[in-house]
Amino acid sequence: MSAQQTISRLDSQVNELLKKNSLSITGSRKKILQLFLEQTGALAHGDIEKRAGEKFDRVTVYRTLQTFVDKGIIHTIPTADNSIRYALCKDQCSEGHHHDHHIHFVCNNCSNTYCLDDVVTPEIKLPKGYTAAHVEVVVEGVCKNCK
Amino acid sequence: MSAQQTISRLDSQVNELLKKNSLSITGSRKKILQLFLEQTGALAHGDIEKRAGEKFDRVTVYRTLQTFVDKGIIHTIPTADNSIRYALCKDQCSEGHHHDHHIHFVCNNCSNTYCLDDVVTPEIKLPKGYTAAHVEVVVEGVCKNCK
DNA sequence: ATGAAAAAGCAACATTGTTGCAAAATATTT
DNA sequence: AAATATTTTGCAACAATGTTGCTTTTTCAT
Repeated sequence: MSAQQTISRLDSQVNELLKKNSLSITGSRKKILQLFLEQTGALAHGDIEKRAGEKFDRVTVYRTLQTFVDKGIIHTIPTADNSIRYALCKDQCSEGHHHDHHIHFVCNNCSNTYCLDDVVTPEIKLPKGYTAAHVEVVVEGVCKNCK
Repeated sequence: MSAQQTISRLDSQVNELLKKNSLSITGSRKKILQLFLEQTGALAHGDIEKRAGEKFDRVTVYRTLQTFVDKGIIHTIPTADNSIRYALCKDQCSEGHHHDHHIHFVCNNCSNTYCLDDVVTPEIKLPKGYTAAHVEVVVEGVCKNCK
């Protein structure tokens, strides 16, 4: 498969994803969505600004990420360093409602963040009086590529 | 017990904690440590600035929090809203090394963050190639006081 | 009490995130 | 295909958050 074909395949994948979520197809949305699709790990706002190649206004990036989160295209990953990361949702997420039950992994070496889609979040037994709506698990350690 | 006695008790508790960690006893350290001791939940940087009553420079608050984290007096709690929260460590933490294996709970109603010290983080079975160093669990839902 | 060391405060700056509005691009209708 | 309505973008200005170097003040040990 030629590079040209790869590009056009990605391009139509992006277009479909946007259409499916009733979003108009614009340069910034396509570019940002492509970044996520090309990428194994999660991306922070800053990463996106850098990789988009100074082509888009910061405000646009903020708004685009927010739109994607709202539509259930990407989800946030909590961190302890004040830089929210975003990653693509698997296709079961819908507008206003995320269904991500996988855990996240942050590598101490390469500092990439991965969604481990095959590892589901465990049941947590809470003390009396507490009700769980959502469980987030972030494991920190050394990833596959850095071991 | 009079209010006066309560205050002096808290005061000496704070002093001891600082001494134990070989930190010099200063106004800002005492005040910030007191805030944590008086408080059930976790505090974000912003909370501390507000509650300290505009008495301390922002830089001092940043540096004090960093010092406390380094010494193992407080630990950070990851969030998905770009505002790291801090909470007191139970006494088993030492300089440069935190041993917190409890989970954290964020209330969707009052938005307080609690350390549930009695709920330990579960074992997570990772895919081949990944090594865990630390596991963070944040449960979001409705807390005891808001149910 | 004195001097050395540590911390606080200040100023200046860098980065990150937000809001309102005008211009541009996209989608829709005819 | 062109005109219009709608949505999105970019810009500007601003607010909030975080950082660094340096001077003054406070704390601690002698």
